[in-house]
Amino acid sequence: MDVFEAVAEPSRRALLDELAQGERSAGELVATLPGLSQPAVSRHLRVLREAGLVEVRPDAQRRIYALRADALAEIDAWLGRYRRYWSGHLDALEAHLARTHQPPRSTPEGDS
Amino acid sequence: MDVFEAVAEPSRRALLDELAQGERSAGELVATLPGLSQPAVSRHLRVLREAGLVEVRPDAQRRIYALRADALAEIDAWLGRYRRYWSGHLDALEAHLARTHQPPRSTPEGDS
DNA sequence: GACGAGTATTACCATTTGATTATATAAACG
DNA sequence: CGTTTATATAATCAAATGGTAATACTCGTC
Repeated sequence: MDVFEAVAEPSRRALLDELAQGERSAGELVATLPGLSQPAVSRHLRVLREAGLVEVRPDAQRRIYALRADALAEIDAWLGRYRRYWSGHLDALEAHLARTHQPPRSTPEGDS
Repeated sequence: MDVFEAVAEPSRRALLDELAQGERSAGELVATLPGLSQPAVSRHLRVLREAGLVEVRPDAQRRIYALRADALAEIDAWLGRYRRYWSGHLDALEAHLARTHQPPRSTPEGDS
């Protein structure tokens, strides 16, 4: 499952949000997700792991999970292509780069 | 369907990528998605519409679709909480935007 | 080595998703 | 009007997803 799909799930975003505050054991993460069973959290963690969004470190029987936020850079990079459309406060540099990357288009309608 | 799920689908991202280059009629969008039938594209467009990511304008029998990238700001806002973890290797524009949207390390707490 | 704590995996089920074919709707055009 | 063009919707289906309960695995402790 790719990073986009991994992050699309609200419970998984909640897990990432928790891990953004620091490392957590699997059990602690279960405690922070009310209404989700331990196996459910374990499966979500597996998805996040396979997407490269978290990494695990064993600590006796515990599994300590840590965020690997750089995997989110893929989403950020994709978003970057759209960012100029909504950041109203474009300064000169941004506007220049935006124009450089994407010259205005004249939309040739009427074919076919 | 929320914006995260809407964007999680590769075909829908392809549609947005196409619309980022300018307005397109539904038929033109079908042509850019090889291997996807017209109804399939129409349904994806509906999802994008309901997520607020595109808007439609009628032109005779045609439906002209346009990007509404500001709906992506929700994803950007969420990403912002993580951006400080990898912002070391951003290029100039991205780094600038990251700083503009989210001053690193000095954010007043208050996230949900 | 048996036991308990902590976590992952399996088996299974309900729901959702994405695709397809066929059909409906709507507008231009003869 | 009837037809063609352009797009949306309905009906249906296979596959994927997310959840639970039960079970297996792993490690420290006794």
